[in-house]
Amino acid sequence: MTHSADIVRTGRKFEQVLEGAREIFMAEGFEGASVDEIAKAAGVSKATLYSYFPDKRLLFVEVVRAQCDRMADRAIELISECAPPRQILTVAAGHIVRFLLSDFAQRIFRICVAERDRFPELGQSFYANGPQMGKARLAEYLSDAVTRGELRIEDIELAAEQFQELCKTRLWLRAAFGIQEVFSEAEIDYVIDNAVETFMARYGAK
Amino acid sequence: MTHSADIVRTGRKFEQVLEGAREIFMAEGFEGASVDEIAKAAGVSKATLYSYFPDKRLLFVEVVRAQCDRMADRAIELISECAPPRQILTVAAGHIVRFLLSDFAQRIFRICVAERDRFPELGQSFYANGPQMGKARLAEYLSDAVTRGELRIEDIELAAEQFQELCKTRLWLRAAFGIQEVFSEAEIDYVIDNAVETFMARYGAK
DNA sequence: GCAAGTGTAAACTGATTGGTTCACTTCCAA
DNA sequence: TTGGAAGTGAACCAATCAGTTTACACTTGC
Repeated sequence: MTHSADIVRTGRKFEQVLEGAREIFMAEGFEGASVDEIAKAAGVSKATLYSYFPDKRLLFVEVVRAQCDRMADRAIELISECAPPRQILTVAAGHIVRFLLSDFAQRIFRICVAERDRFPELGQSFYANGPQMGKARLAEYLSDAVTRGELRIEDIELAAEQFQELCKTRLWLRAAFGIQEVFSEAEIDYVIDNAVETFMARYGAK
Repeated sequence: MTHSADIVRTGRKFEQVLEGAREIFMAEGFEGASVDEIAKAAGVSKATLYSYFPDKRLLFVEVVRAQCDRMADRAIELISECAPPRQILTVAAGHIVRFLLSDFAQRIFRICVAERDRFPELGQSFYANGPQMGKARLAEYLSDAVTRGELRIEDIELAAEQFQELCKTRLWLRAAFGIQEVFSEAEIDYVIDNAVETFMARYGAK
């Protein structure tokens, strides 16, 4: 584990440094961010920064790790009520889409992809805390729904992943490339409804 | 248009330069590639390189533009035979998946995303020559199949995009993050079959 | 009041990079 | 044969950046 080793967490300015680094790294990526810039944004001298973190790399890893933790907290509460699947899936899709299109997720995704070779562990961390966790929650619900006889699914994991993919339709790729920045509620709802419709066509109990 | 303006296309070494740049940029990205490195890879002096291209930026744009053009050539031939939709879709999905997972597509994708702010036009070019073109071809086939009564689709464009997304399930994201490098035929076929199955469940003529 | 711990500002090092210049060579066509 | 275009390689410049060091200031507790 690289975590927390070599990192001094005592001292008043620790959080400040982390916060400044978060801001700059998220805006500029790893290479794009200079340490001077980070120190300035954090309202801290470079020497202080280096008294907490041994180097830029470790600071970066720490920032992304913290962001991923945050992400885990925001994880969607799948209301496990016994509402009809269509309704529950629609709500879930709303959460998924809004997360995928969030500034936060988009930025982290870009950084993970851009820095893939330099920091292979970033992608894994993001994947585990983001898509994979979402899939797990979804699979949990689907599993319940199947035992309740509301759905008919052979491979639950795959179904969950297909649903996630369906939620990206027409939206995610355009956002990732910066082709489209804002999406109207109507656009989003249309995609969501169709995702649910297609999913139910395959997996809905007859 | 920035294209071709300020670029001298005469001279024996022009192609060499472009080829070297392609190699290095594709492997290292924009920032990651140094001009010296490119000149070396091209077997050309830095002065020569700069006699062709006014600066690194333009060289980069030229390289990626050429790559995107190439992509259009590889575009999938959708056999418009009147084979049953399931069969045609399975073949199409095979092409889509294999392209998405190719080293080529993965690299270009990464560069487009990473360099999104510096070169916004790259993403658009990639999107237009890749996903969008694929969608168009697919939509064309779907449209025919609908008139033939083999499928029932209201929004053909959306259906095509959903199919593309279904093809990514379980594979693409893992490849993009570098979590998984190689995928077995069995894995791929499984995903493809399920993509077709889900698609047909929604859009197959009853 | 003083010493230790924490922080600051700024200068500095060493390395890299994009881009330029220049003296020199190679090669081909008129 | 010769003149000019194309190419070479190495030195060079200015800028940027990670990381270090030094000399100084502030607080806090004893």
